[in-house]
Amino acid sequence: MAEKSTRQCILDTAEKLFALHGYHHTSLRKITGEAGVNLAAVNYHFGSKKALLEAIFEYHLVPLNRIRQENLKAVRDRSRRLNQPMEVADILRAFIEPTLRYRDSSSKTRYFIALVGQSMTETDDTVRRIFLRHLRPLGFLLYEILKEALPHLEPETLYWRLQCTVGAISHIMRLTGDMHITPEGIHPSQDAETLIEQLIPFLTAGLEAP
Amino acid sequence: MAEKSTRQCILDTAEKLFALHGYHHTSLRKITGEAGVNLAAVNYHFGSKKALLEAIFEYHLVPLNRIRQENLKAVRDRSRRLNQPMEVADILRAFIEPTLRYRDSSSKTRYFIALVGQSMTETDDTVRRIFLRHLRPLGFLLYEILKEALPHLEPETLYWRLQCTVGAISHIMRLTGDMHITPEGIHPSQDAETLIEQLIPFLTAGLEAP
DNA sequence: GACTTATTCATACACTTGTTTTAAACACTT
DNA sequence: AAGTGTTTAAAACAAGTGTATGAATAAGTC
Repeated sequence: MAEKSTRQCILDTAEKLFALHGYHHTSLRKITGEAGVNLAAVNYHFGSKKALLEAIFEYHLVPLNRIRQENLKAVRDRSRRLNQPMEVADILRAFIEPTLRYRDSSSKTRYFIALVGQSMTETDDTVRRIFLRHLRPLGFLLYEILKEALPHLEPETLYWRLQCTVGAISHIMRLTGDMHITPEGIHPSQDAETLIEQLIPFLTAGLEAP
Repeated sequence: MAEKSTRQCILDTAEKLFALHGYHHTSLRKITGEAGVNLAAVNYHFGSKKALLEAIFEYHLVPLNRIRQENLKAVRDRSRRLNQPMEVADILRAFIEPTLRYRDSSSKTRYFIALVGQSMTETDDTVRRIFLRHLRPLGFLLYEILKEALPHLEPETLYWRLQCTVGAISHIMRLTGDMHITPEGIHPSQDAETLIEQLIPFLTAGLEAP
């Protein structure tokens, strides 16, 4: 980490270690040690450990969420323009595709997406609050659009199916490369295309189930 | 916590706090404070904080896993005896039903099931290792039985669909009562019957998707 | 009763955490 | 050359952590 700025060194190392071991199990001394910078540099550049985490989320999630939101609205607008019902698979793709494509765009973003997947299920408030602040509007939009695409579903049924969907997606996002329970002889590929083509049929069928 | 033994007081309070705030964000002082026992009691009765967690898992998961395993094998045996293909919904029910029924059997078990749901996604090794030691055999059995029920699926496809299933189930198990993202006006009921009847159609359709 | 064992208690220990402070260098612009 | 923002160094801070100790008390047994 010699060429990049100190600030960027910290960001890169932090998001990697946060994703690998979680926010709370990653001390500032580990981050600054691996980044090769001084311990005080974090508080100088970011103010606090929490602010460092917020900066990481801000950096990746603002542009990514804009894309996901635009994609979702594009699906809805197109359906209204053509006066055709929305396809659940299109809605899911609008949400999932940018996420996993972004994940595959570099080794750094891969760590970040794993971090996002973890944040949803964090037991501690610090991480979850930051995460929810960024994702709540998008979650509501997804719910509204799915409600429009599946008007025959009871609100409660849609709610639980969306919860299942969120659980499945976040679980896939968490898998950074270390398979926890892999049956013998199976070495599943993890590239974005594979995951997208596996996720969407599963979730579409689940959401559209009778 | 006056009538119960000190050991049981610690167990009850610990599994509640572990489920609410996570293993690492729950200090022994918080546990013993809320349980109304002395700090040293944990190390006296269990040896260490880690051993306390192991005792909690042992206490609940050994009997619960035996039931789930018996149910799974019963579905397979019945299919072989009648020479009929297995129904995916029956397999899922054999796994999910005991879990959520156990969850609803008391306020204590509800906390424990939430704790199990968290453990799968814990960033720290301590918790995940203990969890996996108990669940790995059951996971393999579930995979083998699903492979038998869905012989036309590519092994990789089955693997990813099982991952989605695990993600969805664990996410539902994590919800103890505080809904993170609840759309306005929706107050979904969380009793075992509702959850079972919501989960199984969703997951069956996903696993059987074309 | 006395004696032994099991349990509870207050306290101290060693350690890690995030954060702050001091000082001294370095890089850069005007 | 002066000044400004950055970086490093070393040290200390208060707070919190799991664990260990030894004395005090309770429970059980002969």
